[in-house]
Amino acid sequence: MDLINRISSEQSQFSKSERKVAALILHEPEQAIHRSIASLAALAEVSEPTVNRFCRRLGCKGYPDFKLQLAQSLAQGTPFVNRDIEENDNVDQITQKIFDSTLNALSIARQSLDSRPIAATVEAMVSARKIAFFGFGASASVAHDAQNKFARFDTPSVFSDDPLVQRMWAINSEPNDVLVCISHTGRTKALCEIAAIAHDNKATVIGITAPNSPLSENCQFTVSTNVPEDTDQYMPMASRIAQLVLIDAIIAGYTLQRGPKFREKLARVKEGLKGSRYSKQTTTK
Amino acid sequence: MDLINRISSEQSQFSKSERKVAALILHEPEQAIHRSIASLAALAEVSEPTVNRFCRRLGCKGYPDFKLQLAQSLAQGTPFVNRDIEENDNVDQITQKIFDSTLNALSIARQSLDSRPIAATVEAMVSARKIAFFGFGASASVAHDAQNKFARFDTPSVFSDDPLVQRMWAINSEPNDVLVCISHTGRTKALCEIAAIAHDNKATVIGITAPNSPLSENCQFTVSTNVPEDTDQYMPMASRIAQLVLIDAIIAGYTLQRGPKFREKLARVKEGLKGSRYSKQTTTK
DNA sequence: AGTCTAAATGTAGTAAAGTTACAAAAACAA
DNA sequence: TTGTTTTTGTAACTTTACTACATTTAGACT
Repeated sequence: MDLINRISSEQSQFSKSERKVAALILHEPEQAIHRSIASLAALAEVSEPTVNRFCRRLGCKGYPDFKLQLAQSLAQGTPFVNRDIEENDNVDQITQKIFDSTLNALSIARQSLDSRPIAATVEAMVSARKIAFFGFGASASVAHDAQNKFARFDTPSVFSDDPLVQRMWAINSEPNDVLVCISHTGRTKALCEIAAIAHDNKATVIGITAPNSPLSENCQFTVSTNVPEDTDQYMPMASRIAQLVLIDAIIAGYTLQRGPKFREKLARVKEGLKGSRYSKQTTTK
Repeated sequence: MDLINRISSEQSQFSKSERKVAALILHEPEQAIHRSIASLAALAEVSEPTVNRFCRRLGCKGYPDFKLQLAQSLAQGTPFVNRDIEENDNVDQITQKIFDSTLNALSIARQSLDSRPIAATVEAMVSARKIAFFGFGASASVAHDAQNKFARFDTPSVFSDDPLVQRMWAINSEPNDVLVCISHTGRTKALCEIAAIAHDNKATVIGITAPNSPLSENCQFTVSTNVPEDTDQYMPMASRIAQLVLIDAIIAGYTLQRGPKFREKLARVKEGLKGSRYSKQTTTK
């Protein structure tokens, strides 16, 4: 754990004078790192050796080492701790906290990724005849996004959040067709049914969902993001962001695997989209 | 800029002996912070004052200050630098890089947010009669996501990526109706037209888009995310993630502003959704 | 309550680290 | 080459941190 957090959590282990030092540092850590041991001791109204002992108790070699670690701890900023939103936070605080939580979740998700199913997904998609992205609720927009990206490619792809459309697609699916099922919980009944149908038809069913879930049992393989408990209790937030980034990674892998000729095509698609936009010159201030 | 980068970029300004010091530090910065000025000088085969002068040239107050800043610079880790994907990266590398770039972009976006238009958006939404989320292409899925969240609320809301549907809505819009236009570039012609129509009808038009863009000129106010140049040259990636998180923040603000009674309602909605899922007990692994 | 013991805190001296002033050496220009 | 400027190092000095020991304080036991 990082030094600042340790100071606040191990307060009980400190002696009375040491707690004075701890309080001072927690109150204004920024200034502490620019003070000498003498001036810090004076400010805390304790003696210099007390400060030194305080540092040692935290496992530092001495005061300079403590300053170094404190500086590092501070440099990490507020290290994207999952900060809960409170009743009377203002909009700025809420925004910062939501961003922090998301950054935190993404950072954790990144560390706990298993690249094998991702590689397998890229592989399956490169050789797919057609690809479908299905999901409901919040996952529908994730599926929507994924399909949107694939619309730039030459492999036919569809998105749907309509159970009947999904069912029809699943019934008509064949080997070499890829079905990507997106669900945070992996427990959405309707989606499990669709996955089962496609699976029976020997289509490649890929789950972007929770491992060991009912949905993942109907999938050839499952790509999952290990996201910490979602900030908002009422709707998925960070988890779907992680799914989106995961899909970005899959797409990047796909694009690369397809080779340089393919990227030329993409450039042409991009060029073609320009007609739908106002050109940059037109921008009047 | 951060200290390590400055050392490597300002090398030309250093004298010969100072360059020795710079080389040593760049080579193994970790060990440098644990050395005294004497031992560092010996290792670099220069005198102590040379090291001290080196520190001052970088704007530090002295050697201890330099160590502090160096430590902070290191603590930020590889601060999610925008790492470009290369031809023969494997899937794991690609995934890590995509996550890194996204984290980097989000982190920058967080720092450069202006909370005023966000607060205004929350305000407008709380008192809205109905809310629409419109966007095309990649922004369509962002709008889709936003509407999905609002579907849990009691204010009527719609999403559309159909220009005709959008136009009809805009024509029928009135004061107190909110239209959220989402576009990364702010130059999508079709969306600008819709925004203009709604604007003429005195609806509250909010842009989640680039500032000073054609779209933003038809918006009452614009919420923008300052995202660094997108990683992927062919499609927006990080930018839309930032937009999504921004929308999360707006929704969190909205939920809070509506008060505790409202959150009871949300809990009921959540409870009601359970029927669509397999319960946790059912999970036979 | 009083005394003993152990822990906590402070004092003062010492060692180490960093800084300054100045002199020597090197690089450059005329 | 010689004078000038810049760079580098030496040595004295100041500041900072640490150690050993003395004092105080708090707690335990009679």
